[in-house]
Amino acid sequence: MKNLTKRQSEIFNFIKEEIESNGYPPTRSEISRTFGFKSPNAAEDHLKALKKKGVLDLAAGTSRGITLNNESSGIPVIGLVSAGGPILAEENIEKTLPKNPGILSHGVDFYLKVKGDSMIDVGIFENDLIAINKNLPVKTGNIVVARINNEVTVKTLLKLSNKLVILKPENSSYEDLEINPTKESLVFEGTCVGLLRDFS
Amino acid sequence: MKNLTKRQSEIFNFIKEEIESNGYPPTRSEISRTFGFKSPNAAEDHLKALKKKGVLDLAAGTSRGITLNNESSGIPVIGLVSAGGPILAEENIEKTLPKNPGILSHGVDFYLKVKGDSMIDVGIFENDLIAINKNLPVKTGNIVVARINNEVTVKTLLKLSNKLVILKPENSSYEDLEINPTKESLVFEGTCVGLLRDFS
DNA sequence: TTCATAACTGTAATTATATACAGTATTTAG
DNA sequence: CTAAATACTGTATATAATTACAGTTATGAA
Repeated sequence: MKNLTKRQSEIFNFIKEEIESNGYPPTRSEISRTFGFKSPNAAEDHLKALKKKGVLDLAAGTSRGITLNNESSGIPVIGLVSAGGPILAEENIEKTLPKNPGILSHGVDFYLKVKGDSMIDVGIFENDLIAINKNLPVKTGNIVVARINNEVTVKTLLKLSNKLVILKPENSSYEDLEINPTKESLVFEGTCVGLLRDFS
Repeated sequence: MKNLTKRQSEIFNFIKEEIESNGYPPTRSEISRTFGFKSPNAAEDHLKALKKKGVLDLAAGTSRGITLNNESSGIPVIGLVSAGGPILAEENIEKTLPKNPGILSHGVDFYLKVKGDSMIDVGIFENDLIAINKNLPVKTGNIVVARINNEVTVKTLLKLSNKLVILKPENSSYEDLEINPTKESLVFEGTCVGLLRDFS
């Protein structure tokens, strides 16, 4: 989506809220009434601008024929991460799951399908989906998704300093990873905010 | 209020699908066109009947003013189960979580907050929420919610016969429960279809 | 300076839509 | 058996809604 102006965002959000609360989009008149426009054409102009910017679609000759585009592209499930590219690269996306607002206390940017048994002591098993937020501040004690020398791994972050990062597998048969971030490439891809397991 | 006729269900589902795919409800004419009615009043009559039955609301004088009455008031989270009453009794409901269709392969009737460590070997930890479907056939090998002599427990069902039911805790320091259902009261409250853990 | 975009006012026409009224035929519950 | 509910046809109309055209004012970029 292109950059919406402040006013356009207001209009867009109003439409979104109306759909949320009523179950159907507003008319030009309703938009105008809400924003104090004296002409329904003001709303028409805004809708055209929003359509031009691609955030919604308008069905010609159709009352309330507003379809939001932005809304529901789902949350990607990342399976095996191929080396090199970004974790959310399309080739890594196994499928998408619907958004589930309100179930977890933090937002979820993607799910990562767990490989291996390095976290079984905290109840994270192979093929579980862990919910990742990629914008939370990386904090010791949290379970993080780290990329070390282009390999993605899930561990508990034990220590975080300029010269030493310690990542702890939650499985007594594995040893802690000690990384010197000045010598090895280390990127934090996100923090684990939840776990999802499907018994099918 | 829920006994819709076959035709009414068809109409209702069509409206639901239209909202899903277009983002706004259909008009009387669109409904009539879809079902081959020769008068928009046929649709009007149906809408009135559906309103009367409480499954939707109509905004007078409003185009596409159909609001579906989401029966999705949320999925209850069951904390401690008090002895005696049914598991879904109000006093057991700790809170409710929004429905999350499409995330788990089976429907979820309620979440049960896990107490104790009897299932840690399969990665079910204290305070995890396990998603329970109470209508799936009870099958050996599945993790089930059972009520034995009025006490609710979560275990793997190992054996199920008239004279002997074996419930296995997934923790090597616990022993299997062997129940004779002719002598002890045993009710299966549901089957575990998923697990939810929130790292907050 | 000039042109495009944004953000409106004001008017008006066409058409999309809701919805009442008057019927008919069939099915269902008391 | 009868009244009510279901499931429509057919007609009609007020009004809800889209949307074009013609302007105004302000702003920022070329």
